[in-house]
Amino acid sequence: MNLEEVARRAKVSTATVSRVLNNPEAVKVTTRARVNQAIEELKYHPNLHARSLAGGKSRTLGVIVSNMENPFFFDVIKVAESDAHARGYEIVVANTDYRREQLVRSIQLMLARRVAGLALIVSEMDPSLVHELTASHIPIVFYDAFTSEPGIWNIQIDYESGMRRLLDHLHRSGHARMAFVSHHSNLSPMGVREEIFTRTVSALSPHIDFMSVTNVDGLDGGAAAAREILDSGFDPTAILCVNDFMAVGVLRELRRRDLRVPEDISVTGFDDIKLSQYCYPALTTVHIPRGRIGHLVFDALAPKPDAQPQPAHEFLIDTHTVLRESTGPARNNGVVPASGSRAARQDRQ
Amino acid sequence: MNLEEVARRAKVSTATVSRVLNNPEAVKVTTRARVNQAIEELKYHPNLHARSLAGGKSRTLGVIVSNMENPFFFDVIKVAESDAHARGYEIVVANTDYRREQLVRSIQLMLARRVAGLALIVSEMDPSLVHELTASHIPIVFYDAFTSEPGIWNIQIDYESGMRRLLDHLHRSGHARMAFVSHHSNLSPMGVREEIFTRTVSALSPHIDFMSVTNVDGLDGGAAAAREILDSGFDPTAILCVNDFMAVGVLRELRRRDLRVPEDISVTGFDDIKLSQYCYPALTTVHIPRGRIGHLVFDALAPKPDAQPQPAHEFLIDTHTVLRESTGPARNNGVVPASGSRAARQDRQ
DNA sequence: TTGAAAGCGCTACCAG
DNA sequence: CTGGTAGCGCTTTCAA
Repeated sequence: MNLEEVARRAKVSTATVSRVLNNPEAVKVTTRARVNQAIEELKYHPNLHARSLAGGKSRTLGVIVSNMENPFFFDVIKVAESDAHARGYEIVVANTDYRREQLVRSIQLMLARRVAGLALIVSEMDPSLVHELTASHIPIVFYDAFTSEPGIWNIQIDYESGMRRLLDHLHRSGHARMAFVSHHSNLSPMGVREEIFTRTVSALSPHIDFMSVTNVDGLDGGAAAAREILDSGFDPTAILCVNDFMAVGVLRELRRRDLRVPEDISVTGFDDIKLSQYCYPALTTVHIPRGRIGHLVFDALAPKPDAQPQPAHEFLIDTHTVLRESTGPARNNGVVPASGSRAARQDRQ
Repeated sequence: MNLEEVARRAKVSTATVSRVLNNPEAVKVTTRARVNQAIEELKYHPNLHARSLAGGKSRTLGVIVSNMENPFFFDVIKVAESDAHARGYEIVVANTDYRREQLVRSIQLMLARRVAGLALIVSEMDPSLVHELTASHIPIVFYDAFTSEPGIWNIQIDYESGMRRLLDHLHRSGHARMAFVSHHSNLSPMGVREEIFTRTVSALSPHIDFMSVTNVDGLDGGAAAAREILDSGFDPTAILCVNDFMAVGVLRELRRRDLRVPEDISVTGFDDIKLSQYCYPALTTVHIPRGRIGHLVFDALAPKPDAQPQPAHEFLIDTHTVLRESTGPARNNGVVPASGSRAARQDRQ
């Protein structure tokens, strides 16, 4: 089923059929009607491959993320996609599962598709892959890639200041034994975020004991990480998680052991995904404006209508802390405070 | 950057370059090396559009789902995708957000892409769209579409028996005032599942009062639905939800009102997504084998290697009930039982 | 307003 | 084992 069959049936040339598809006003009404009828009768669908081959241009944007299972990524994609649709673009998403090999495959596939732009929303980008990307001469944007390249948009969140505020808060609440939960990155020996935690907590006070564990991103990974911490004998008064998703897993494991949050142990997340309000107890976390990031991603990839001065290529996104129910004052060395001492706090809807 | 440039640089014909790309063994080692080097130096990426145009075949499968935000769908896609990759296929996913208009767009886009097969994992399929699909002559599989067509694979879960078991269980626990929470489908006046609930509960006993409310699929929708039920004055002893995702939202709203689950009110989900074990309290739900469905989806779309007898085109998937912490005996007409009466139950990991 | 025809980049077949 | 070449289905001049 192709243009030619439609053309034959409508008794016009293929050029005319093409016109009614791409620029209907350029065709006489009666002719157009005849063509549209033929299209309808034949249930014709234009071949996208032929179209982009011939046209030499693509209205497809590529987005590569680390873990579609983590709602954080979907939230970003969702708004980027809605922007895209509004401007006549399609979005194709690939998932790497934090695997470098899969990242390489995905990048190649996207380039093979001749996407009009490519977003890499992956934790930690391998510098060796960057050259491949710049050579493609299409708009590229990184989020969270911890690497910056000339000519490539780079969106990062200010993880460090977010972490510092969280740590300050906990420290002021008397916490002096903290554990950090992060996930594998497979791209660097110590995750950038783990490193930030370590550095920030060290700078805060020499009297804070800390440890960190790593597991797979996800609910199960969070629970496993909590298990590891608790079984290690470290006995923290607070557990900080690299993201909300893992924190929910941590919460579950603590509950399983009848540890109360926050009376026995405080827990924090990061991201402020919707789930952080729906878990129990609701998570104290750091808000990352995912909608804004989604818009930024689209803006970076879509060619600007008016050639206005290109905005800066580097963005450092601010965050803010959201206090909910999962944090409270540190218990006194093993002496569990009465539950009345739990700080009353509004759980913001 | 195209085949020709590579060919020129490697001093071979385009045919040879094409061979090293698709059938390397057919090319002499030294020539192959020369070509590969040229590819490398030029950072050449084959044009997928040209490729599928010329080859006339596509290794891409399309999957359309209702709501990527609901983990249920991702779980299915994940295994279908892994099967696909193992067999050299790619998967492209589209999300309809339960909007019919978006469904139509997505179908058209998939057909335009000339996908080798198309899965529709959407709640309730509009019969009027089916013709468009069958006319495409590619393998099609429906999940949950509540419509069956000759020549199209159809996977359905036995929602009715799952619902009946759930209702039996609750009924035996003394529940006689139940509310059902479902989501909009936009495709039929009353959702198929809501209808099943109504029918099944009526058949079970004439002494059960029930109501049902509808809201958007998701955490917020679940909470809003719970709000509506609670504010209606109906005062149910149990709330059954169309899926786990919404049930988690219900749980949150009950907690906000200091209603205890299951002492004051029982809650059930459906699907048995991972989250149902991580929420609080862990959900009593009905297990749907998502992995099996994912495999089935891939099998339906991928051409069989050996032309073995095509298996039946209709599948009715069995489910089983998973009892966790969110259900218990019905409270006695407003008299809240002592918490000691709560049935001891194992929370299965 | 419409038609003819030259590609777009690649595959696949036929020769050599 | 390699090259030449005819399409794949569509867009886009250029003419008419």
